[in-house]
Amino acid sequence: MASAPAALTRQAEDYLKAIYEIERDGEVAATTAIAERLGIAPASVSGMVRRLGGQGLVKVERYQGARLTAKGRRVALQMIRRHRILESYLVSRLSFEWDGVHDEAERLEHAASPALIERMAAALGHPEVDPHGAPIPRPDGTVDDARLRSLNDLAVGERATVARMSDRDPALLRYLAELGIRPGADLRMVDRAPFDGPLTVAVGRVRHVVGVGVASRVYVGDGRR
Amino acid sequence: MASAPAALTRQAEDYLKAIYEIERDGEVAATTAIAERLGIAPASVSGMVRRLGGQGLVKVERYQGARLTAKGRRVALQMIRRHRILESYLVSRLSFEWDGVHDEAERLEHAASPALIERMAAALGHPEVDPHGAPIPRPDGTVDDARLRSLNDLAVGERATVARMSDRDPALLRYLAELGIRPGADLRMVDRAPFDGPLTVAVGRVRHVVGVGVASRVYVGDGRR
DNA sequence: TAAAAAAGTTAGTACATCCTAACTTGCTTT
DNA sequence: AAAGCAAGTTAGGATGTACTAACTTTTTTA
Repeated sequence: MASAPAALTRQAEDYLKAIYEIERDGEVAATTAIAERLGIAPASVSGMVRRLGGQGLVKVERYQGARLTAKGRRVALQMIRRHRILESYLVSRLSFEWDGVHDEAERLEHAASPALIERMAAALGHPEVDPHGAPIPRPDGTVDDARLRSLNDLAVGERATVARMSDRDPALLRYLAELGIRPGADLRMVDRAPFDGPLTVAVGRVRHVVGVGVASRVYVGDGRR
Repeated sequence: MASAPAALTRQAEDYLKAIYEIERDGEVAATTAIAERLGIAPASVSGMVRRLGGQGLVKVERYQGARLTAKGRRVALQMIRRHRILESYLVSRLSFEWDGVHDEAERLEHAASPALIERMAAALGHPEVDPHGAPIPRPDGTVDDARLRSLNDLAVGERATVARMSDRDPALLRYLAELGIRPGADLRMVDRAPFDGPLTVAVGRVRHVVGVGVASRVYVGDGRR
C-alpha cells in the first residue's frame, strides 16, 4: 500500500526543500545547515527532522544529519516545481521584477493546488527554466539539475554563458542585472586578483570588477546554453 | 501612532471574514454561528474571539457574541477583496470554472501579497464584481454590499435580474449554470407551489422548477444591473 | 591522544490552535 | 417564577512548531 498522502504542513515542505537544496549542492544536510537555511535554531531542527523521519520522508542518523528518501525527494521536487512555475508566471504574466518574486512564490507555493500550477505552466507553454535560469522539475519528478561551475571557477581567459543564479537575494539580483549578468549572457574572465581578490569579467564589451562572494553565486555553462 | 500591523494568522483572518459575513447578513456573530461557518467546535471559538478582542479587531461581550471594530472590518474587507480578485483572475485568466475557484481562492488569499492582488486587479481592468456577481471591495475598504432580495422573495409574475449567488458550493453552482441562472440572467417568477413548495421560474423562454433551498441562495436585483 | 571547539540533542517552556467534557448563563416555555 | 434547553464558557489535553539552556557527541587542533 502506498500510504495516505497525509497533507504535509508548510514547515515540513520547507524542510524538505531545504534538505533537497543542500544535498543538491553536494553537502550532507546537517542540522546546522538546515537551521541556517530556514533561519531557525538548530535545536528546532532536531525535532522536526525526527518527525520527518517518522513519516518516511528522510532517513535520519543521530548526529549525522538527514538524507531525503525517494518519497521526500518527490515532495521536495514538487515544491520546487511550484516555486519555479510561480516565479515564471509572476514575471511573465504579472510583470513582477525578477528580483522580487522569490518571497511571493515562497508563500504561494504552499497554497497553490497542483491544478493551478499546471494551468500556469500551460499558459506559459511549459517553460523549462525559471527567470533566474533554474531548471523547472517536470510533473513526473525529473529535473536536469546538473551541478554547474560557478563564475568563480572560471580560469583567466575562459569564456562562458551565464546559466543561472540564486534567486534568494533581491539586492544581489538587482546588482547583477545592472552589470548585465543574466541567464544567457556571455562573458569572459579577464583577470583574477590574487588571494581571492576581485575578478574582472567582461560582459559583452563592458568590463566589471566583482567580488568572490558575488561570483560564487553565479553559475555558468560552457559557451552555448 | 497607527499601531503595528502585527501580521495576523491565517485563522484570525478567517474568523474576521466569517464574522463580517454573518454581520452582513444582518445577524449577530454568535459563537455558534462562527463555529458553524468555520467548521470547528464552539469551544474553540470562545478563545480565539477573546484573542481577537485583545488585538482590537472585535468587541466581545461575554455570552453575547462578537462585533467587528473598524479595524477588524478593514481586515475582513481586505480578505474579501483578495478572495474575489483571485476568483476573477482564476476564471478569466487561467480558465478555471466558476464552480471550482472558491477553495483555491480561499487558500491563496492568505498567501498573496497586496502587490500581487493589485497587479491581478489591474490586469483584469479593476473589475467591480467577481464571477459569482459578488461586489469586490475597493482598495480603500469601501464596498457596495447592499442586502439583496433572494429569488425566493419574488412574487409570482415579478421579473428580476440575477445579481449574485453564494460561491461556496460547487454543486449548487454547476446546477445553476445548467439552468442558465448566472449573474446577469433575466428571469420571471411563474409560479410558487403552496407551503414553501417548489418555484417555477422562467429563464429566457425556458421554465425550470427549483426548490426553496436553491432559490434562497440566489440573489436578484430589479430589472437592470 | 587529550583538550578545545563545533555540532547536535534533550529538557523544559511557550504559543496558537484545535478538541471533548463538564459547567454556567440566559432565554423560553410552562 | 422555576425548570429545561440552547448557547456559551472554562478546564484540561493534544499537536505542531519554535525558543533557550544545558548536556552529549563528534571533530578538530595542538
